[in-house]
Amino acid sequence: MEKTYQPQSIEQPIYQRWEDQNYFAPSGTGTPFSIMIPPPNVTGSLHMGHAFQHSLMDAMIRRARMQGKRTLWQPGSDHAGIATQMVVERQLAAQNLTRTELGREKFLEKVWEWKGQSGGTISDQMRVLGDSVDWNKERFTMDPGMSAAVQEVFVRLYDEGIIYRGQRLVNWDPKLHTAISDLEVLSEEENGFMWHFRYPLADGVKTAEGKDYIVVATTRPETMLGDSAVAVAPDDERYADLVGKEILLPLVDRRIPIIADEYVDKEFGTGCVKITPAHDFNDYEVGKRHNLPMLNIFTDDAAINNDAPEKYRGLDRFDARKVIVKDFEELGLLEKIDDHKLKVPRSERGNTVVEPYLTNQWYVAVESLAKPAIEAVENGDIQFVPKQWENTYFAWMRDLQDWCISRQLWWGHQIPAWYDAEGNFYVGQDEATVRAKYNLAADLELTQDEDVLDTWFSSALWTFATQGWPEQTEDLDLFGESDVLVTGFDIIFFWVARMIMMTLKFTNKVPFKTVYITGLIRDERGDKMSKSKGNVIDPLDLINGIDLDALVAKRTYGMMQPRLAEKVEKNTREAYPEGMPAYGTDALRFTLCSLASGGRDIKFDLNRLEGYRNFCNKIWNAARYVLMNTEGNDCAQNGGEVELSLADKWIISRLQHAEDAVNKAYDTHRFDLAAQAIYEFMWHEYCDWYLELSKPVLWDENATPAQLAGTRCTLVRVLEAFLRLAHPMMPFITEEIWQRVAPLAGQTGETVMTQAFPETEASKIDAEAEADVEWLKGVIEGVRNIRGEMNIAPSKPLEIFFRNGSAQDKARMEANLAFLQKLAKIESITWLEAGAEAPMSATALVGEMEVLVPMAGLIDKEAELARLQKEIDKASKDLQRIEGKLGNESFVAKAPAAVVEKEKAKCEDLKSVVAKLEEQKASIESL
RNA sequence: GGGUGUGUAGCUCAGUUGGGAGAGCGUCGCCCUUACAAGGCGAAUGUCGGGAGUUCGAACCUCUCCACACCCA
Repeated sequence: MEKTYQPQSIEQPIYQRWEDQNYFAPSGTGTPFSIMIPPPNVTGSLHMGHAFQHSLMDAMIRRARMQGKRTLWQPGSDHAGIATQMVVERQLAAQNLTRTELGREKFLEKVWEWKGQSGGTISDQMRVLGDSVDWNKERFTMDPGMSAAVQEVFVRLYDEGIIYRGQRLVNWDPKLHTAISDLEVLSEEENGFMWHFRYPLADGVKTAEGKDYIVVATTRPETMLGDSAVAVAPDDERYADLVGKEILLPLVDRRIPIIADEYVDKEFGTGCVKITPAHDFNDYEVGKRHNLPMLNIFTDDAAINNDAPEKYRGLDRFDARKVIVKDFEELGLLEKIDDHKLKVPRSERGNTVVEPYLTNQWYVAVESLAKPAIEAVENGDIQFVPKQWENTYFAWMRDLQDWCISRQLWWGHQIPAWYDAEGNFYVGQDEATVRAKYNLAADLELTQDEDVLDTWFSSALWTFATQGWPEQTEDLDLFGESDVLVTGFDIIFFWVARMIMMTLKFTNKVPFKTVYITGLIRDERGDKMSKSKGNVIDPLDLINGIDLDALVAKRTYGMMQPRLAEKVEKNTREAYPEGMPAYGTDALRFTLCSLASGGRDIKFDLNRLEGYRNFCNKIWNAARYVLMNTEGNDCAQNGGEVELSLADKWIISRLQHAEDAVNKAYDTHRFDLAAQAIYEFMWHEYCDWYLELSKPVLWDENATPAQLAGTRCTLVRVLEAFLRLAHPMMPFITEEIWQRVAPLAGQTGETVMTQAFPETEASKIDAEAEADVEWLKGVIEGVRNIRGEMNIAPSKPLEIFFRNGSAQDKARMEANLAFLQKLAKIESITWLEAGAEAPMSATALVGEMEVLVPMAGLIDKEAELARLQKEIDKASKDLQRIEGKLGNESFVAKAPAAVVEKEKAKCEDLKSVVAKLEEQKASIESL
């Protein structure tokens, strides 16, 4: 093996081998276990969030596979309607083309071309990440099979009356020319104005104050062209007399009524609200209640349309605003303008200000679907981890609006509805089916609805459509009800909820039993990663490394504002002055797993990653040591006599505890605890102690073949088991080493991937060996502590004394002389009975027994006194606290007996420690 | 305004039915000891956000306040 760990040289060849051997496909007849990948956007690339989620999914899948389950990790990607269409349109724009010039068919060809390129990027990334997905089953939401499922679902829901067509106010993106869902609209507070307009009263009516106008306030002056009423609160005495009277709407010269409606907050502004039902969601509701006309004043571009007075026609909404304000001013009807903070709804894609706009769209009536979806979570068929997300889910589901599923795009599943010339429509799988279904004349001309379905409509079918539905396939039966969904909280509404609704509706099964919600990965300062902030970390850069200039170039590429690019460059150069070194996939995956505690957000810290890269190196070198000492030697692969040392029994026992901790952690989705147990066992037990303890045996010229075989076999077998234990989180390094170690451990098999995941064997837990080694460590650490504190070189051999020990101490000393000599660099140990004279010494305590290191020529008297005093202070502080506790009558009376006993024993121990240290201090002082 | 979450060592985070405050990184000291300097050994470091309460006992339970983050209106 190479002397240092070099992930780049081992990882991809291993992945290639796995894939070639088809190890990722489901096999065997075990319990099915499946995970459906949240299909990434085919236009994008995998970011840290994906790397995180994939690390967890792959760890679970690999463990399940090793546990003998029939395992499927379903890969695929999502056609991402708006995002993809925008990308391709931008590409066309670069060639001075528009999609309308190209036509629908040609445009779609271009999109498919782009999909081919871009989709490949994602699968390559997944291979680098080591994802053990079944590539044979890769699906795309626009595949023929998926499309058939989409049509089927649409038709069935329509036939049941759950899908309907209606004219409603939707969120309209005037740039993209499509409706978008509430979830795709982001409202942020922005600085704006509140304009106060005087609306003249018609017919000479006057207000209570004698004015011939009332004042309405608005943040959107241009919409006044579409006003159809002014509303006041029903209990507002100021305007009670005016209700039922009329306003003469300026600029348009239309008479509109003054109405009373609960919606109006009389404390806010003047208490008079202009009502524009066709351009505001609240006003829309008011309009419906009062049967007001819905006056649309915009075109699809959000310019003023031809129903408005001629002067304003064709003006963009923001230009119209300026003109209208000016006109009010000129008419003397502008009361005042206040600064005002308001929430501005912007499209998630493209950032355009979204317009509430009256259009015909297709809707899913969600009520009947939501009910069972809520119940599935209530009764525990689906469980969220962490559990509090269930509340988020319930809150949203219980206040669910009908889902607008049509989009005015070209890229997506075209809606299976056909119109005749009179605007009647017919829904069915295809035109022929429609004609038959509705008995339409052969010569009746039909045209298909031009719109497509919301991308989430098809991703909602992901778990069952990928398994062959509507056919009743074996895969559907085995894997359709998947085990875990791993995803971010941000798409609980978009996807998780809709998937639950659709899957229950069409398969009567839940799509997944557990929803594991991950936290967000943030940058080193805790900021969200985003392209515009330029703080995105590409997981592949962490794996392969990237130099500073390339990183800066990548982060500033395509930035529209030079100022922003400058800032990004500065921050990047500050944060990563050396660029990023190559850490390898295993280190990245292990880091992400170790950070996955309870779904909280993660500030991504490169130091943590470096630490786990070092851990990989540690494993690598431990394996080198093991191989150096076992290859070509008898490791009892073929049986034969074996004698286990104390250390052997100890590490085997500790391995059982580690396996237990890891399994428990996986079962409770605590990947951080699993990672911690793996790390702790490997580094601090196997490497720090066991490998060191193996040396005195292996280097002992007098060791018997059985002893040698015992230690060699323990070295390789514990390592082999560890590799299986760690494999799901760090697949590559474990496979690489396993290939060499397995034969020595008597294991056969082609890959660690399909070996059994370790389970604790109770019979291998050896409490006695653990206690013995604890004692041994106590002595060694005592001596090391004295060396460290007193600056005695580790290379300096020591002659030490044990005093006041028990028979057990003596037995342990005799049994472990070789270990003590090697690990504490001790030349000789002299056993002294209690009270016997010893040379002036530094003292360490192991239970009652004193470990004495003679000071002559090595230790300064004052230094040892100071060291003793420090120990005494520490022990006395503890003692004081415990004595206080035990002196408290109500503690002794009320606390559980076991707790009291424990405290008493601790108290005795500490007393003895303090006494012994004081004694030692006195004897040194007296000299 | 309603809701959720977070606040523990310099930094990033654990802390599982309330019972001795932990890890990694960083820091300091010593060491190239035949697996590993991406290492070994040793050490230092905390009013557990503030306050009040329940309890024999609170990082943990209750209340309240503060700060930050996110979601919804």
